[in-house]
Amino acid sequence: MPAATTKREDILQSALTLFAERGFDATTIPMIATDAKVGAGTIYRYFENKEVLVNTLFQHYVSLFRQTLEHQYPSDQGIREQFHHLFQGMIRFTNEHDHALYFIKTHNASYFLNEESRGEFHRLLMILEHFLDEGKNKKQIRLLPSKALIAIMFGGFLELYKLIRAGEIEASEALLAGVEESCWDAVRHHS
Amino acid sequence: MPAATTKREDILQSALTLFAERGFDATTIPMIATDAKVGAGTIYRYFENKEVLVNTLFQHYVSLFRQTLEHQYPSDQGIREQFHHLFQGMIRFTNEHDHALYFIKTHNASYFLNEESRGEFHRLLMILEHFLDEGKNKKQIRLLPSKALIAIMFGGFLELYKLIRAGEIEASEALLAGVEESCWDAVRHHS
Amino acid sequence: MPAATTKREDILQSALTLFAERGFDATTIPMIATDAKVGAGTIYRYFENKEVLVNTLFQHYVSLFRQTLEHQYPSDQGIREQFHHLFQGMIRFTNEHDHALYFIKTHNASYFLNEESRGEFHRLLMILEHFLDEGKNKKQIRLLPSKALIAIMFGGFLELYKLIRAGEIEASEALLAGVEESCWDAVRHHS
Amino acid sequence: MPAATTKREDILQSALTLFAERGFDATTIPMIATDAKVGAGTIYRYFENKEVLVNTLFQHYVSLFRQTLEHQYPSDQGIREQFHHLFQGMIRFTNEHDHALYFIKTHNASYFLNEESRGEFHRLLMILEHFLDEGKNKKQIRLLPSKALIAIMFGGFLELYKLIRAGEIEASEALLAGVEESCWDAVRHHS
DNA sequence: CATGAATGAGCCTTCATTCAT
DNA sequence: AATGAATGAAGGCTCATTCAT
Repeated sequence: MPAATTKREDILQSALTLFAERGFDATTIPMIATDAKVGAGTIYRYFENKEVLVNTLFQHYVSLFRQTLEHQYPSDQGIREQFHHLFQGMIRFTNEHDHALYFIKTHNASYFLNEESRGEFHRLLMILEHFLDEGKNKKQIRLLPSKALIAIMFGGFLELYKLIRAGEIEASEALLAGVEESCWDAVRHHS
Repeated sequence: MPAATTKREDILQSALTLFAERGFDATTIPMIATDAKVGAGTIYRYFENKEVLVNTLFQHYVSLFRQTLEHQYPSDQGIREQFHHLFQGMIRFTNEHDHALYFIKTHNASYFLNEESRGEFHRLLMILEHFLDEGKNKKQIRLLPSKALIAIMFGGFLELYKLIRAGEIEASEALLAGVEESCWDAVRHHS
Repeated sequence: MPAATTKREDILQSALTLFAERGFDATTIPMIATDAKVGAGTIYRYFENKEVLVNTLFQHYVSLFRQTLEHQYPSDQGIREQFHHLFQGMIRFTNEHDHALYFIKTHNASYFLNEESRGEFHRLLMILEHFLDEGKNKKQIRLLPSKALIAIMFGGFLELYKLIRAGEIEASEALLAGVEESCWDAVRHHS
Repeated sequence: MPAATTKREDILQSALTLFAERGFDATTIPMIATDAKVGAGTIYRYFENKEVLVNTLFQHYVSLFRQTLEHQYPSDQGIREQFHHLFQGMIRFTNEHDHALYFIKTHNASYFLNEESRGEFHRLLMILEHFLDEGKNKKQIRLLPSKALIAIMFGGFLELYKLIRAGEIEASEALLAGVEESCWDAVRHHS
């Protein structure tokens, strides 16, 4: 017994998967429709056009990711604990929303994103930048540009996750803990 | 007196730039033709179709990158020196072939790559894997899956380079040295 | 207490207005439904499809117009009185059914009209032809093909009415009398 | 041996015929392509889109018609001679460009016409208005709004021509002379 | 009966690819 | 060999029509 607007969810889910796997340009509306088991025209009942669909998707997941990172953020604890919180956030978010983070990563600089999407993404970066800047002030994070450090964290984790998704390596607790440690070492200040 | 097949080179060069900047799907044959200053039909004298063109391009640069990494590889030196060699290779390659590494990174998992392209890319990964496996044996590299470590190195450097290309940060010597150090710390074994 | 099939009337009324203002092809079923304040599906309870709807509408108003012209037709009076009757009929009909005559005029040669619609329109022309043929016999109407004269009357009046509807000129008594006189002069026999 | 850009002409010719017969909205690009014996895509080599095509067509024929009316205009002669000149212009233009005048008449108030098209059409009306206003000043034309008189002339002639085109009546010299006389009587001042 | 969500045929348009020159 | 005009398959999108509620 499908809930009221299952179709909208189905469309978003199919679009997310396909955009993540093939990219926006290589994903056609008929592909999404087929995958979501709806007629092509139905997509236009829920989204004005293909660009509105990506932007909706993008904003939704960026916002959700940001909330995940912000939720119970341990501001009063040490930098390492904060890093752990962020890293766990990435993992949790990725586990809950399979293709979302990869989609965000591969589409965050795309020509079709509107102001709101860019703004939402910017807000996400702000959280990470703020964390890093604080850490740099306390000499606990390397004195590299925040964006470069974010790139390393993000890039590393996502390339890793791509491998996990492809089934090439397994996502054990130990592995994830190890990768967190690795990323932390990449980012932290070494005396 | 232009070399016999300057046109082929021109086409490849234009395709590289455009694929890197806009992506394969958003780049049209007429765009490439215009940029290369040849007729659209001419492209089909040198490449059977658009997919053959990307695959040719991809294989060419992946191979070149691999050769860059292999060239004068300091097998007889310490692990840190080897890492430095690899990292410098990335930088040198990127400096010599402006868009190539970014193109490789953004297209290495694409639906249109054929077996040979995937194979070539795999061969590239092998070099890095070999380096890491050796290091792990010697307890000088973290005991994480090589592919995960590669992902971190690759991902980090390339996300960084994206920022450099976008003009958001400057590619100073110090920055690159700092990033190398950061990546090394991500990868090396900590006692 | 609304009559049994108010909805059918509402639909026809909305369709008339929209077809007259935008034309058949540029008018969508949802537009008609919205204007008539019914669901889109409801239209299909009363009309098999869009073409049946136009044809119904066309036949209805052509028939009504014919009846208006025939009503109290002064067969026993002079040709000028008969002309006046016809001209007044056009005016009266147009006043009572705002968009109807314009709709008839702009759609009477359309590809989507069926045999019955064409027949009904033909019957309308017959009245005018009969009037003209009589007049020609009595040497009171020009010896031009009836259809040509009809075209002049019809064409002139309707182009005029278009201007009135567009608000470019005002529909004063004097103007209408003047136009009637003009049309009459176009049609009558000049010794 | 087709001239350099026969295709452009073919497309315009086919579009003119189809727009006149079915109207802009009911005419599809594939229809035009089939009629012009070109591929659908070819139309877009010559016209940016369907709207540009109609506007090009509209401006071309309105301009041509205006030139026909202006050519050797007998300003120095009497009002009746001027009327004759204009009427002959309509006939000549219609004979030379079969569907053009009907196309102009049925599309001159359409939503898809751009400023330039509207301007061109306005210029055409100016000629006729100027003729009528002069005549009214000299008490040789009825004191009805110029636009109403134009409507009568235009409307009458075109409805007539529609019949001729449909083969329902024949376009003999005598007929045309008679219709001209009829229109003139509709328009001229009767003392 | 009435509704409007859902559908898919078909439209406009783009672009990879062909081929006459 | 090189070109670019021509093509038509395919994509995004609209809307007449259906049908479950």
